[in-house]
Amino acid sequence: MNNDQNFDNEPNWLRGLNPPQREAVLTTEGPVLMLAGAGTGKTAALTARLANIIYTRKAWPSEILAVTFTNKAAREMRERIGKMIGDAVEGMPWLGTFHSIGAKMLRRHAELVGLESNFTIIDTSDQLRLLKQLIQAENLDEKRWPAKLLASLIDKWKNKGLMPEDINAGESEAYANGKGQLLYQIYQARLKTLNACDFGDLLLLNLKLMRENRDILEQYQERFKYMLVDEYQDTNAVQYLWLRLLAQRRKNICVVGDDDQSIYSWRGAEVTNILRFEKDFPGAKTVKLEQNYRSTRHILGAASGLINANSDRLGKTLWTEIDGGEPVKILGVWDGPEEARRVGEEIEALAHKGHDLNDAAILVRAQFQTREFEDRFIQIGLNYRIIGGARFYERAEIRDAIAYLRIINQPADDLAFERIVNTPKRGIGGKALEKIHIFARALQSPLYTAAAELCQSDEMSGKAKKSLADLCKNIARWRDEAGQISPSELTRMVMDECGYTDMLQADRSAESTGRLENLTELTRAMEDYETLGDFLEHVSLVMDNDNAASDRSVTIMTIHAAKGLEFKNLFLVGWEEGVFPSQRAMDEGGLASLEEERRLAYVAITRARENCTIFHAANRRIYGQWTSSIPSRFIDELPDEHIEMQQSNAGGASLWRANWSENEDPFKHLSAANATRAGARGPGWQRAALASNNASDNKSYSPASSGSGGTLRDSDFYRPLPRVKETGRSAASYAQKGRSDVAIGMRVFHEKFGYGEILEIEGNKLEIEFEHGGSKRVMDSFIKVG
DNA sequence: CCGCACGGGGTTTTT
DNA sequence: CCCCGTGCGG
Repeated sequence: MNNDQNFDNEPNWLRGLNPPQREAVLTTEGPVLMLAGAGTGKTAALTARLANIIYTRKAWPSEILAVTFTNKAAREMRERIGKMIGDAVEGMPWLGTFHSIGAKMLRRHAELVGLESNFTIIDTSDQLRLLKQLIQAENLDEKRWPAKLLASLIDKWKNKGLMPEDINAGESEAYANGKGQLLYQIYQARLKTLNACDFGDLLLLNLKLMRENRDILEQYQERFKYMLVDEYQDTNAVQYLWLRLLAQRRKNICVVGDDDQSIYSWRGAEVTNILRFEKDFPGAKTVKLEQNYRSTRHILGAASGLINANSDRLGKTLWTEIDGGEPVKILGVWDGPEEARRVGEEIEALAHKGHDLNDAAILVRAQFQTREFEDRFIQIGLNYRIIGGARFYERAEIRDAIAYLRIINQPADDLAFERIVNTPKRGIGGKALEKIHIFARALQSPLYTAAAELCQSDEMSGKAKKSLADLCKNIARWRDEAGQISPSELTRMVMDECGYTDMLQADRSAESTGRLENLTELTRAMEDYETLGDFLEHVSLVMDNDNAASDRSVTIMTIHAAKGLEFKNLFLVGWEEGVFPSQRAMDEGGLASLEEERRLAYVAITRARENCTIFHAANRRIYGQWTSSIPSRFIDELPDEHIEMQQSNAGGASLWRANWSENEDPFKHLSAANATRAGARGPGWQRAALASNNASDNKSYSPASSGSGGTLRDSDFYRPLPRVKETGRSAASYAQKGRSDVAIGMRVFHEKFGYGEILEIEGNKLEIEFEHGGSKRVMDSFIKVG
């Protein structure tokens, strides 16, 4: 089939696709590298490709392997294919994340890698707990050799596809004077006895399985007539090796990715996988998707100009037919709080003009930056949601409940046993647990089995003996029940009978109600699962919580979390040297890291559809320290024709620049002398740096002096300008009617600030003296009476 | 076993 | 600055 056919009579899965997309869809045979730039309709092409294969009967849905990185991506792909091929999508068992597919295969052949098929998948906190135990058992100083370090090394090794025996002396040296390999070995052995594996094992053991069992490998090579890999630039070595093994026979592998959006090298992703694809699979066809359907010319131009500064790119030229639009705005502000204030105002202005808050986002480099916005938005009553942070399944009460379910599901799960043995308190403390441990070691059995035996003996005394016996009997009984009743019923039963519900009900603290609600929510989530095993698999692997906020709200999240998303109005904040690009990244990884930071900046800008505003502050408080900052070099790298510098109320490079344009650039000679980079014009990073250095040489330069202007030469740097008052009289919150159930002197509760007393009431705004954190003005809708 | 005081450490994050 | 894990005293 050719691309220049007439489109009248074509199958519906090709409708609306441009020529390169069609090529990506129709080139079904042989290896294909699909280079899909940001917003170029990658998912559309992917789903069409699958539909094409299925409709033309090249393969059954069950003969296609389609892997993604995140559950979200997998879900989205499943949905979109479902729309094209209908119920046939139900027959796609091999569409999923690397880890879920890995787990599925591993359970089928668990015995070949020394596990039972109901093995537990432990998460990072369990992993850490386990490693700590092992480190202690080896008599190592945990201060000198933290479990975290070991965990990250083991992860790294697993990501590279290395088993303990593959660790050479040099690598091993990285932990406890060469004990790295030994501990890795012990860890793996321990996992095996726990009938458990960690995330890394889902792939590593799979690779081992395929390598050591030719017949099984061939069986899968045969089955997967077509393979599809999303976000290929994010694959790590073990994933690469696994894919290459599976693709070896049919070689119908299509990988999709964008080298410019590779932002996960720090967790083992290797861009080289995508860069060398054509070498790995000779005869591979490369298709580039370059037409962008998302952003305006200005946004695309700014992003393209920026990414051009990187080397080692496969090279794409994105273009768009979307006309018009505004340049990317650059706004310098005095400090962090002002940044939050300005963003808040901009968003309220948008809301006033009828923009949907759900279509606006603030992207930060690091999680700590979200705080400032959260504080501000609470104050002015702007709806927001923060993506990331504590996840549902990571909350203590949820983990407790799940630990009960785990020990019911899998008796060898010592980690789960340890977690629940004294939660709620039943008088089995350190001493008793110690006894159980010793007994288990002697018996060579799991803790639970040992405990069940031990409490029959006289080794244990009165109270502990009784409650341990009760617990063990209960677990056995619950295990019997698990076969009879639904997982959610079982959970309710367990939580009631073990005393957990009582414990929370007895707890009069502010959080206990929320905890009970969370448990109810957990049982609700479980209703979709038929067996306990299914549910636990879900919990371990599909732990994302898309709490779709019902209210329209602005999203605040990291750039990493925003990958793959798009927003009409986008605010990119904290574009300062040290924050973004991150100082730590550059210290650790040098130029390579700087380039990854730049790709991150590229990802950030390309999230915007229509409006993109970049903020940078002249001063920022980091870990309690005020530091003066200079604008990010990335600002400097944006092409002039696609940006617009805006005047700020106070401070920042934009102000400096505004002053120069009035007077004349005082650093013109510098930019002329240093015009080696294209970016040496514009806001002038080097010039800004100089200005800032001058400023920091002056010891009295600090935000503390911002109110008065300090002792700086105002004309050079800072001009006291009318500052927005902290009262939060923003358009959205001003002059609204207050609620009637509050009064001065009343004790109230606020989710963020805790308890406090009302000092003053002004419309719907309350001045509250909080028990911790002093007095604040908050919207009355955010407080609870009592 | 809980509560407090102290010290250390503090990118990005999915599975 | 602020959150955590640890260690000691009640």
